[in-house]
Amino acid sequence: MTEPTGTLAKAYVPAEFEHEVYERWLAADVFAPDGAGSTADWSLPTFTIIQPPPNVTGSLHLGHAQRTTVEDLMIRHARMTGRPALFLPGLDHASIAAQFVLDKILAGEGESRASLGRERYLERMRAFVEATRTQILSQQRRVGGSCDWGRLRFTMDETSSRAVREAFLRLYRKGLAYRAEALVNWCPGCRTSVSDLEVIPTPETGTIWRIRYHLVDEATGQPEAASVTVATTRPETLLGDTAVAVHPGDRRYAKLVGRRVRIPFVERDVPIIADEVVDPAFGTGAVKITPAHDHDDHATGKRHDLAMPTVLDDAAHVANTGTPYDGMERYRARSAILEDLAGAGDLEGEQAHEMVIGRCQRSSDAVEPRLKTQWFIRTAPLAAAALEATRGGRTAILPERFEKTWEHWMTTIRDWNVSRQLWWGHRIPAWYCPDGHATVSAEVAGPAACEVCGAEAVKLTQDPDIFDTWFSSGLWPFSTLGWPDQTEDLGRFYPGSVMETGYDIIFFWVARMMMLGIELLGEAPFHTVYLSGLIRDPYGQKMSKTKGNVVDPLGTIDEHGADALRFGLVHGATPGNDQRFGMAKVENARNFANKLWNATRFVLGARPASIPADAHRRAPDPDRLGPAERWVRSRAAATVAAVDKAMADYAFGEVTRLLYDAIWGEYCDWGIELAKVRLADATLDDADREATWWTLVEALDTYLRLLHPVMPFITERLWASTPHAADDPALLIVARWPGVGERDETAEAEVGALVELVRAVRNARSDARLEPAAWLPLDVFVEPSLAPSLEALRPAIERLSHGRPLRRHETLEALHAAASGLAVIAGPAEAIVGTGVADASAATADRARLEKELADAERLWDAARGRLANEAFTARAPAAIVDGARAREAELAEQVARIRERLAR
RNA sequence: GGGCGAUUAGCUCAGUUGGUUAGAGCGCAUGCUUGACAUGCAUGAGGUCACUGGUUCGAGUCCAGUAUCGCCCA
Repeated sequence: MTEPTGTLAKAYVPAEFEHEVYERWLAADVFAPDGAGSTADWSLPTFTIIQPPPNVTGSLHLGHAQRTTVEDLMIRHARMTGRPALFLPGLDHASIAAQFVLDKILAGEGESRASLGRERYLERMRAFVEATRTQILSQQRRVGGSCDWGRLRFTMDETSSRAVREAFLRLYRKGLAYRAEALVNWCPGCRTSVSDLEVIPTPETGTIWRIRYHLVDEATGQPEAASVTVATTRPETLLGDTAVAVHPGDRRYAKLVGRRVRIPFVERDVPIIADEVVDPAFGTGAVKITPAHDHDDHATGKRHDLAMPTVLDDAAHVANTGTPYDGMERYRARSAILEDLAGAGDLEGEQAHEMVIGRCQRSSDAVEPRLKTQWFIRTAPLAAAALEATRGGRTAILPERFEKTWEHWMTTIRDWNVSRQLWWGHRIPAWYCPDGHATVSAEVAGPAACEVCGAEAVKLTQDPDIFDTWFSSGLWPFSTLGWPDQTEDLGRFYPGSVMETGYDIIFFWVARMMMLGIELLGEAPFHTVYLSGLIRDPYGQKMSKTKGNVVDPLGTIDEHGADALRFGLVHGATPGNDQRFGMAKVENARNFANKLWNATRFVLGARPASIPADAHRRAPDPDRLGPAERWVRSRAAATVAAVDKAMADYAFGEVTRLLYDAIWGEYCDWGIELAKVRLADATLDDADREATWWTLVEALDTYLRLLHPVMPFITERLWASTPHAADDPALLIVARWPGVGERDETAEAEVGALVELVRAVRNARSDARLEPAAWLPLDVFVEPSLAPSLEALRPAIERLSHGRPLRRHETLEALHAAASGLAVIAGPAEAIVGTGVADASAATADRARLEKELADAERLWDAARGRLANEAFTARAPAAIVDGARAREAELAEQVARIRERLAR
């Protein structure tokens, strides 16, 4: 299936082939582990990533692009190793976020949730979501996600909905789901309860007001002139006060404990109680207690068995107080009450106060604690099991430091309020009879009768609430695979392998999946949690549309290609660490892609005439390998091993760095450059030339495979043009990951030394400001062991150092006697660049360079000698380290001697 | 208040069980139409690894503390 070389354009233009490559993958059906084009070996363990589904209402941002890239590269790697790899994509209905977005749109049309009604509102939502989902899915394709689109799931699918009902029923039967009246976080803007995590503590400057509550004469029941002054930041809730509290040790109030005070306006007499929670230093040391509207007061109210009247309604308007304030919005009521207190002479004063207000993550409204009857999940036993899984190492969290955060959160977790007073989501499958008994059922139609009193179905009404979105998310790792049915997929792909997500939603996602997965299936849903960092702009700011600093992934892909974006996103990232991201990184990655593109063009164009264009790739003839070829093969082998290790460590940034250095710094800069002359040498044996070319092809093939998970498009495109082995599949995406080849230490050392010689010659020429294009004679001496390699690479070294003729001398003395010019000292090699007799400026520059080299070498030599002079070092350090230090010292000593000797002449 | 992270070249960042001379990209300087690539090639300058102590034969790396910035939790 090799395509003609000529089809590779001169420059890398990703827009010209990325789409086509993706279509080819789709047509070949290679994404699904059981697809027609899959080469998976089902005797190997499966590898599964269930994608954390993006919100259906959003659009793709760089964070999504990064996540998709990381997930996709793990999947592609696993797929190439032959494992059946499932990358299951999905979309999340995101109840509250979606409603928030739609409500805004509706407001613009003069409509609202209320004006449409539940059914029409939901219809409208489905239409809206249909449009956005298409957009999100196409964006993931542009990034190159090799998702199994046939298994795409949506959290509002019937399969998910069934899982939700069944899960809830099971939890209910085990007593892990219960209905109770409790103080919940209520957002008056969204008109729903929200979870603890969706309440954002916001520091603000508020006010403490001091209000007089008059004591009640115990005999007459009439208020006295005497009063207690309470301090409060929320005067409007006094309508719901049922006590005044002081600290038991506060002597100022000791005599008053047990007396009663009259609450203004509602004219209610309430006790003065003593409780440890009161901070005597706060305000006056006496506080009002409003058990239905404050978390601390609620706890106090329970301890003292106080009444808990609710005085605010769902919109946070005053209600049911029988006062003129009924119907007033909370802040208006506050002003009115303060005014009236002042009028009565009972407002003693006020002062500014720094406080923390809980605000709704969505609407930013101040969250109102309210007493509501709702459904809760008992988290204590679930969290304990989840903790056991991470502590026992069955599920690892990467980077490890997040285990601490996880532990802390899981050990302090409170029961989970899952009722939401929204419409877009899974309806809670609980039905109530006229007597208020609850019956939970997994049947869509509901139960046949009340399971407590037997009231018949027609008399039952379903709970109007829906579930918190994260409830269905918690089931995602297995609802997507068909649970509660024991499907084949569930058996093959649960538990999954890696859960990849941002560290900012470890609690939302991971915690819920772990708890529900272990409870319902008896096994944690993944063995590894990989936490990515956040993407920030080049100045470290969070990207946001309002700041206008977002980088649009699609625009970036249009301009530089998906591969450049992917490489850039992975290159600079360390797990769990935020990353500043700018175009410079993408441009660098694109340049790298262009380099690879052109290297491939060179290799394909250099095919010896003796090899047919459609020949199958084969290993080079081992008998025809020169030092350069052996070096190329050994370096490729080294890279495979290093990449394997980095992949196993989830060090994907390291993977990209290894490949960048190996492909650009080794393969292109030296592998290809050394091969050029030999390939062009018409006097050479065909067999020698062929071995050189097959070496380049073989290494290129290896590098394309290694790079494929990160840069899938360009590697697939280039691979299509390179010769394939007889048993290779048609597409790189399903080709096999390279095995680790053998290292050739000798070739690495010898070619390494010659490379250093060439570098040193170039350095000397550059420092002496010699004409780069000029061919100057090069006299060299190398240690005898290097001589054969030097001879083998003589034409290449001549060309790379611009040294011609190149004359090799058997001894240093012979070298010094034979030539004069720039002195080049490079470890086991030494050379003289012939500058001609009268080049005085070159001679001066050369002397300056040598003096600097001498100073450097002497400094290092001193350090090396100092180290060895330390007896503690030679006695206690490992022998290998000491030997290395000795060798180093000897080397430096010789270098110093040679430079000195050279300067002396 | 508790916890976590960051601090390495002008900028953005690597540095994986402590071990020769701390690396890369961008930027900068100098010079190159080198028959794959100017999205390039060659050469170079640039670092007291935030600070203070400690452990060790040896510390960017381990420990304690300090400072600055950031995040999470209460």
